[in-house]
Formats: sequence, structure tokens, C-alpha cells
Amino acid sequence: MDAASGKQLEDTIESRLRGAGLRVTGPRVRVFNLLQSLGGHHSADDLAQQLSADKGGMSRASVFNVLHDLTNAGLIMLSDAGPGRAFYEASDTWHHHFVCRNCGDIIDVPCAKDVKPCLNPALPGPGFAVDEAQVIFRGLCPACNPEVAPGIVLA
Amino acid sequence: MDAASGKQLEDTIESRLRGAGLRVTGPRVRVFNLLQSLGGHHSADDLAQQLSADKGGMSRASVFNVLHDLTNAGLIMLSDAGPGRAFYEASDTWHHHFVCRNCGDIIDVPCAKDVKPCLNPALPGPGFAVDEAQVIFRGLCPACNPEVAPGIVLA
DNA sequence: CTTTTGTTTGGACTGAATACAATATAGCAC
DNA sequence: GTGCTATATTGTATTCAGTCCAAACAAAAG
Repeated sequence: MDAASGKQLEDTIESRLRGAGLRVTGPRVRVFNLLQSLGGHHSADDLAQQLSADKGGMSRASVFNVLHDLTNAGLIMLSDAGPGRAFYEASDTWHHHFVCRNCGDIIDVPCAKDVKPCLNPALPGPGFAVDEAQVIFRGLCPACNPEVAPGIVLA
Repeated sequence: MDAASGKQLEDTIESRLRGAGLRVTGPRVRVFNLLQSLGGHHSADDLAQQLSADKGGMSRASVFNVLHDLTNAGLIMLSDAGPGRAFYEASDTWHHHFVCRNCGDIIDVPCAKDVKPCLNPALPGPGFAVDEAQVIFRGLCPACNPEVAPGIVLA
């Protein structure tokens, strides 16, 4: 990435923060930027570790604050991947997640449009205002799936 | 519940533990029993607090151990309710969950197909062995939903 | 009843996240 | 630009969730 596109990216981040009604601050830009450029799913501490090592450093508490702010503003999303620590990702498109039972990897699963599994609009009952349905698929990823590689002898 | 049905229940629990290949021990019977009689979703510490106050007491570590054992044996289930602490429930039928964004309440949502793999097998991609798809519905429960028409009495 | 094997226990420990009060800074008015 | 004020950031202390461990214990098999 050259200087120009880096600048471009920062401009985009700034305008998106502003558009969401958030003040543009160093920590917010840096967290958002890092999450976007890394791609994938990351825990708060994961990001905090990288950012505190960077020039300027960064408080762990700030990372948590910023992640909450960005999530509330809808700029990033908190992935549903089961109990445990929270994983965040910068994604614009709605999707679901596959979580490997063995290695714990989280993989995005595109939302099959109009095929919301088991989604019956009347389901929760009257009075409920459901605004999203997140699906978590569980099983084994290719790397952990013994069925994948023919010829590999299983223990 | 009278003494006879209490005994009956314990017998059932014992046989279910045995049937799952688990030794029948006091802590296991008590945790399983409590989770069944309470109904709903409970965290390990929630259960530990009640059990340690009971006659005989109970170690917090044991509650965690037992919950893991029962979960692995398929006798109870670990509810997918998003990041944070784990919630367990004693339920025989596969279902999904609605989580209120405001109060955090977890409510069971019956699975439209009532069988475990209610999923699109092609979704994650080749090489993946998906064995379950859990749906988390998010929104507002009736108690937190301002849209609920005044005058409507919620059960 | 003895042995074997698996389980329980408490306490120390790790890791994730929050609370809070002091400090710093963005955005605005002038 | 300068200064003001509301909002953010920071570090530390603290809570909360969960794991680890080795010694004591108990279930099931012989």
C-alpha cells in the first residue's frame, strides 16, 4: 500500500467515524484501521497487543472503549462465535460464522439470501422485536477434518 | 413434588448418567438435578452459588468439571448466546435462542425442523464437516419492547 | 474387602472485561 | 487562531469467568 492509498483509507475512516456521529480521535482511527487492514476476527487483547507495541502506544482500556464505540455505531461487528472472549471484525456485509470445534478457527459464511435456516418469523412469539438472526455453524474445518485427505491414515 | 417423584427423578438421572458412560457421583446428580428443576439457562457460577449454599456444599471447580462432563456426554447443552460467560440448560430437544439486547434474557426458540442439522450443507464450503447450526435471534423482548401496544397483557 | 481408576476439592492462578478518577483533546464559538 | 466545554483516553485497581494442580476421596470391578 502506497502513501496515497494509505491517506485515502484514513480519509475514509475519518468520514465514516464522523458519519456515525463519533469524534475522530487517534485511538479510534488506529483501531478501525488495524481491524480493516488485518481482516478476519480479532479479540480486544489481540488488537491491544499490536497497538500498544506501535509507535505512540495505546492503553488496553482504550481498545475496549473504542471497540464498544465502533460496535455501537455499527462500524464494526461483534461476531457471534459462542461463549468466551469477544471477537470483532470490520465487515460491511452481513454474514454468519463457522467455528471449528477442534482448532477454534472462525470462518465467515456468506448469508445465503432468503435461506435463513430455521427462521420462522412467528417463532419467538408476540411482542418480540427481532432485528437479526446470526447463525453459528459448528464442525470441523478442512485442516481438522480427517475425511478430507484420502490416503491419510487415521490413528 | 413428593418424595416418590423425587426418588423417581433421581433414578432417572442416575440411569441417564450411567447410560452416558459416566460414574454416578453426588456432584453430578446434584448439578444435573438442579439444572433440570430450575429450567432455563444458567451460568456455572449461578449454579455453584446455589449448590455451595446447600447442605454438603460444593466446590466451584466441581461445578465446572461436572458441567463439562455432562455437556460432553450430551446430557445438557451449552447455549449459544454470544460472547461472555457460558450458559447451560437441561433440554432434550434441539432449539435456538433469542437474546434480548436490553435485558440480556435468553429465551428458547423452537427449531422449525426440530432436528439438529437444520442447515444448508453446502454453505461453508468443501472440506468442512458441519454438524450443527445454531441460530441466535437478537432484538427486544416484550418487556423491553416499546412497540408493544399499551393494553396488551403479556403472559 | 481390596484394588484400580476416575472424581472431587480448595486454593492459586490466568485471562477477559469493567470501574473510576485524573488527564488530555476534538470540535465548536468567537 | 484562542479558549471553552463536552467528550475521550489512560492507568490502575477490581471484578468476573474459567483453568490448573496435587492431595484426598469414592465408585465400580475383581
